[in-house]
Amino acid sequence: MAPVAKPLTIVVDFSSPNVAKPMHVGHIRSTVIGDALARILRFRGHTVITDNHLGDWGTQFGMILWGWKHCRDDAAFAADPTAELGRLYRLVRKVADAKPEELAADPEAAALAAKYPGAGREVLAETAKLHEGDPENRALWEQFMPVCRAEIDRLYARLHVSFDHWLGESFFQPLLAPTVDDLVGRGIAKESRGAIGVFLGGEDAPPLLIRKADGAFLYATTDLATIRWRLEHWRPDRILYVVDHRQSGHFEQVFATARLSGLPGIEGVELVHVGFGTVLGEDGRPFKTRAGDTVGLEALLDEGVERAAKVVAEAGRGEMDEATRRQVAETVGIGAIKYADLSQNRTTDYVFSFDKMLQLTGNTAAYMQYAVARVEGICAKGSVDRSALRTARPVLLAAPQERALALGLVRFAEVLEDVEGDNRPNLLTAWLYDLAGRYSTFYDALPVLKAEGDTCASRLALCDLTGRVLRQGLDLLGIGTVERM
RNA sequence: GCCCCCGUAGCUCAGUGGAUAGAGCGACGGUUUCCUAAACCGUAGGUCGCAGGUUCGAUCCCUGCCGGGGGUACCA
Repeated sequence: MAPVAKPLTIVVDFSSPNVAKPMHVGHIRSTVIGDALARILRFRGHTVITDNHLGDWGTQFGMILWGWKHCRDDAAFAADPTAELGRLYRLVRKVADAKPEELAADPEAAALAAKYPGAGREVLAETAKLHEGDPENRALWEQFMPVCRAEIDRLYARLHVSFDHWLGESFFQPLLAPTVDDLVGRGIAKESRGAIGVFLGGEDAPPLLIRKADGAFLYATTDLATIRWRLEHWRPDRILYVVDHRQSGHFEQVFATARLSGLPGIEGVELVHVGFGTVLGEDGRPFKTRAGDTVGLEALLDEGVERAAKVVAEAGRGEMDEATRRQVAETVGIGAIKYADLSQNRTTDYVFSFDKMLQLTGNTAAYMQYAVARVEGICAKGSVDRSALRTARPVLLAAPQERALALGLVRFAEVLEDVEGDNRPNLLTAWLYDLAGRYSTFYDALPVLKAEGDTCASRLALCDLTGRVLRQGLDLLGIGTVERM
């Protein structure tokens, strides 16, 4: 496939979880969509730089620091540091928010809230101290970070997602004050009610705040500093932000401010908020379990693999050894979860269904993986020399099923172009499903190995090509394939 | 109040300025002496929220309305 005529340098900013908060199903969208877009853009010939803009410097650390100082459990931290930090985060968030209905449901949080009525303010103060370089908070932060990283690294490894860079919020911390000073100095930002903001829509419209009254910096400050840094160091033509669509207003303001500030190199850069819909629960509200906690990402992956393992066992592939079965279950289980998200239109919210996400029949990754395995089966059974199939020779398209398959195959490049145009991986999943369907129809209707001479060779070539295209397409979605399943 | 998104089959969702609007699940009925039935073939089921407008043609574009969701100065 020919690469794009004019390769661009494209930064893809995705996943970006807040560390120290447990990762849940809501985090999967940015991670999976961003990874797929990065793979597709790279495959098309662009220079892609992926960056995980980790939320490692925000208010959640204020909560954990406060919790550490007021209600930590040393034994629990020693046994499972991740779990203890997660517990502190969830507990202190309730204490700091002090919402009556939440406190009513959690006696421990209620007791702490009663004991420390100023907790909300103190949490912010802890965050501010961290930002100001307080040695104690800084030391604790350095102690917490490896714990947090180990947790998310494990998930990325299972998802086969990797990044070129991990420039989190903390990395940009030294650039925040200069960014604010610069904007103020050039009259773009100004003081208002003790805070500093950029008034894009006049005095009446809410400004983009870049410094709080207490001196702490905000999300917007980091984003502006990050744009400046990326322009300087990477000179990109395009930056994609794969972030929940609820932040569209924020990005509008940030992008407008970046352009207003006339950063070197900003003119030619496309800044794109690749927004995606929220994952909802059965009740149509942002996803929560009945207990009030979201489903953990790791538990979801485990369940997906377990269900795949069950299907593998039932399929009765007697000749498959145990290690292979596990490998197949992992590839199919994880693939199902990724595909469930990727096949959704990125922009719309969707109702999360455990069963739907883990489904292995119908329009799922397993359907394509199965088609690939069937191709492999034919080639193995016929001891086919696949490279010999690829030398130029006419492919005969006598039967309608052969023609339909061939017509599907030739659209690959066009589909990838469309994906880039709209940053929508679901266009690729839809085409792959259609293609695999054409192959299934072909497979059922026409013999391959038992066909005569030229017809056999021609059909083998179709099988080989379809298998390779499906495998490539799935790979561009970050989904693996197996020889047998 | 203002801004943004959504409303398509029983459910969950695709899709398009042009032909009989699609899939999965669910329902019903078929297919395995034949290369993997995680598959294939078929049936039933939709006035594409409502009303106007633009157009030769609208489910798609525009306006209004109804319904749902989100955002809206010191969270990220």
